[in-house]
Amino acid sequence: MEQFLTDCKPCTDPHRMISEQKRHLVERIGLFNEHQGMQPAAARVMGLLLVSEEGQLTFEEIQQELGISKSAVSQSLSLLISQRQVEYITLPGQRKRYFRLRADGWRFHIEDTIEGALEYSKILREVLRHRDARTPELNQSITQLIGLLELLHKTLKETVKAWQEAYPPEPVPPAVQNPADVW
Amino acid sequence: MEQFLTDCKPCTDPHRMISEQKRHLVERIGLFNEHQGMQPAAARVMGLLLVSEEGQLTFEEIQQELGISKSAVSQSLSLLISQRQVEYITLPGQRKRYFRLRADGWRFHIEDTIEGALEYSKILREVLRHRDARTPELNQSITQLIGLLELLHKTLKETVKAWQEAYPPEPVPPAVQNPADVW
DNA sequence: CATTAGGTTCAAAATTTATTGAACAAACTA
DNA sequence: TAGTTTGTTCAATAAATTTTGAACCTAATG
Repeated sequence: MEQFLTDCKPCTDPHRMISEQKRHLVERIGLFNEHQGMQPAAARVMGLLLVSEEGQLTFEEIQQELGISKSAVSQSLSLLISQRQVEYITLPGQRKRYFRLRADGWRFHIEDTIEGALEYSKILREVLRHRDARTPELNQSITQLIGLLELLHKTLKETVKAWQEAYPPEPVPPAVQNPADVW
Repeated sequence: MEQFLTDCKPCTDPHRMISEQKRHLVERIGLFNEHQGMQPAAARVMGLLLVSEEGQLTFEEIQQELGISKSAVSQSLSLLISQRQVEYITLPGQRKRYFRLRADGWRFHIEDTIEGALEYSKILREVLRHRDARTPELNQSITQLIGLLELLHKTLKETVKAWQEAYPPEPVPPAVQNPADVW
């Protein structure tokens, strides 16, 4: 944690292609994602995909740009793909994959967060069933919190749905296709 | 991680007062909070305060119920107090503190989450300034995400504000007062 | 004023999580 | 088919986080 890229000052390493500024931005995004609970390496991969000129990078480019091991890249990408934050495309006749952000990745993340709120409200309902009447203030504030969580859940779902309808997912990926996907 | 309380089966320890069922509920709340990024011990303290009959517990009661060290309790409580999730009261003439949940604690937590969304939208604006026009699809989906994040921020703030006005904070804590607070 | 109650602090130990490197594998390529 | 590219897997290591225990502190109490 705390730094991956900041130490490579004037970018003497010929394999690191992005600018000083961008590397700091990757780091900042990495830190932010880390604070949201993402693993450090995966957090930087997200940042890198976001700032890279091309918007899509190969496994090797990611590895060299971040200066981390092959297995760290592999595991980070697996995680991000399982979270539906990242996808990959292949060029016809090439085995190599180009990894990129999913345009709709954040929607899933937000939806998971929303479901978390609802799950907590369920736990709180269970708590209420176990509480007795001797602490009416606490019981009432738990009841109110359940109400807020359910309201937030409903509001968020509606907001995301409206946004999703305003910006429907593009039916066709640009220029290249998804490979037959064994995952 | 993974268990504090589940091993103490039929509650043979005379210092552990709450029921089997409640101890499992504490554990469940603990796990949930842990997955949200809270430290394990603090996560259980939250759970314990939520299910305990009295709604307020002493330092010693927390320690004995969770079976953890004094310093773990102290550090957990400090953390939770700094996060405004927990507060304490004292009885006149007694040094001992009674710790309890803040009725408005979750509001702060939710507000912090909401501000996180806004912060990420700011980072994304910075990302856009560093991107060139060669990847219009990616640039557009970032722009759309910024829009969603800002919309969510606004919507959530309004929702929480409405809820807060519907349930204004109680002006007077029940029965006892806060001590002169050196924090 | 010596002792106890009710904690806090912090370095060391234990635990958890993240990263690496070595071994392996599948698909191309010569 | 031998070698290379493009990865994956997993046990070992490194790093970060959590918990503990010992020492310490301060307010009450005898």
